[in-house]
Amino acid sequence: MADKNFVKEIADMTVDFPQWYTDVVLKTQLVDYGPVKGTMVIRPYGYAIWENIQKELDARFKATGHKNAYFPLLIPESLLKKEAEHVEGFAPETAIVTVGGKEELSERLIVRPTSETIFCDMYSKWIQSYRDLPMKLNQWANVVRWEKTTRPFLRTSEFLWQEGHTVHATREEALEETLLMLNVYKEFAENVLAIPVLVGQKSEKEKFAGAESTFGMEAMMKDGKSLQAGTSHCFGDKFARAYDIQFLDKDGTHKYAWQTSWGVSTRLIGALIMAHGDQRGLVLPPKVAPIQTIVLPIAAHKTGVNEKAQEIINTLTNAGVRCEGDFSDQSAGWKFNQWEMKGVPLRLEVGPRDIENGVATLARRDNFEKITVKIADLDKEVPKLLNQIQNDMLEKARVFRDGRIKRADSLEEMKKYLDEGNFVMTKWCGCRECEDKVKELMQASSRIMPLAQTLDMGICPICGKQSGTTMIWARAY
RNA sequence: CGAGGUGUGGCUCAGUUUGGUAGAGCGCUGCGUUCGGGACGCAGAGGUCGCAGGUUCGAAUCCUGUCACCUCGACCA
Repeated sequence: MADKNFVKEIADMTVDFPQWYTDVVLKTQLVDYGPVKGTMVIRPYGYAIWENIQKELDARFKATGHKNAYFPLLIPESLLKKEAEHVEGFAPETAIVTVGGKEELSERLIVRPTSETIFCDMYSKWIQSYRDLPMKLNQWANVVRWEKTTRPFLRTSEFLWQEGHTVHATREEALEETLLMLNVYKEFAENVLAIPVLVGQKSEKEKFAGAESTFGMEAMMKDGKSLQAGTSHCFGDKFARAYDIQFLDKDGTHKYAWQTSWGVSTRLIGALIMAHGDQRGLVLPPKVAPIQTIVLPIAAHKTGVNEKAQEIINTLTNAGVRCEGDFSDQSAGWKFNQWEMKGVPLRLEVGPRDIENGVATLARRDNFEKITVKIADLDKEVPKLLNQIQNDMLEKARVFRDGRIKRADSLEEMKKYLDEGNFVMTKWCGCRECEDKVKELMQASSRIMPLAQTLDMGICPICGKQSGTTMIWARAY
């Protein structure tokens, strides 16, 4: 249960933001720590958010021609080792099964850190002809990565995600798919999560192990740090060559296939919390909020109050609103704070005074505005308000973010802006040494090269070389 | 893996310097009064003080070891 000390503890969120974050995920009962270090138990309230995310994403995947499938949890070690860069990238963080049924296994089994290898293994069997292409599959699954340090949702040893794996006949088609899914993610992040994102290509240093190119979306958190919220990779034909995925093309020759993969994880819930949360706790956008409207009877002991509250709940439920009532015997003030902490977008109060006037009082979580609405109009007004909140939250986040993207032309400027909690945009020469230098000098990393590049030339503030490439830098989670 | 820190009731912590029968607030249970921004009264339940050794007449407190967790780095969705 929440306790009233919580609000005081996070009074200054610029200072205690990471602490505020861990407090809020635990105290709002999104998650609890699991018995194995670095794992989390996702509680019903947290899981309901994930279910809403799944529903929205799945609809978008289907609309772009993808189908869901499920592949095994365990991967033979030999299979993982076929693509050299891939195994090198993931080997340090794999969990390995060595015993089954009390017998030492002849081959060790990797608990999947990602499923490229096992998808590729099957694709090499399934794909014979150009008529089999494109093959566009997605799976919802858990994966395990033995991370050194963990934080609920943002980095856990085990996490839930979706991973799409597609196979195409040409490089162009694969690249097109990579960018299509990047844009699906962007649209989803903005319209469903109300989080504006920057999309673009990752540097060589930051790209996925085994990919030809990696694209990502970056979201700004309330402390000005960046969170990689999703990635989309183009593999070229690298995995096809490693796993022998060939098809007989129209011209009668065997060709290697071209592949992509893309994924987002339960980290998105962390993004929601850190992008929208405030001193009172969570602020959830209506489209993913498990409860969109919480109905609170005021002075519930008076006759007719509970009945009216229940009547309103039924009305709203029929109007398609995810709606619940809190009929517990806590005081009204306690409930206000409790449900605000849990991030419910809209609170509906109904008390004797309201009933007398035929109205209900609504309070918005995002801006604390109070609105009086006729009970007869609730079925129309509440959905309209939820929609308004959704839009306002995106706009608010966008204004916040846009105000914190700074153009820098020198190392001093870069450091200054990063220290102040900004994203920094610079020209960048493209070399690894400059990235390493930024990391060393200001603990920041290259995030993405925006898709929409301005064509003007400028100097890389790190090494002074002329360049036309724009890079976004930030401190990152 | 490096540097710090913390382990005492469900939660947040005090008590450890100076050893002497286990404390507070919140939460929880019951009854009553309350109820439009974290209500109040009365009565209760709940802890072998992370674990294992050691010192001592006596250890939450001192010593040794060990485990777990947190924060910050390095590494990563």
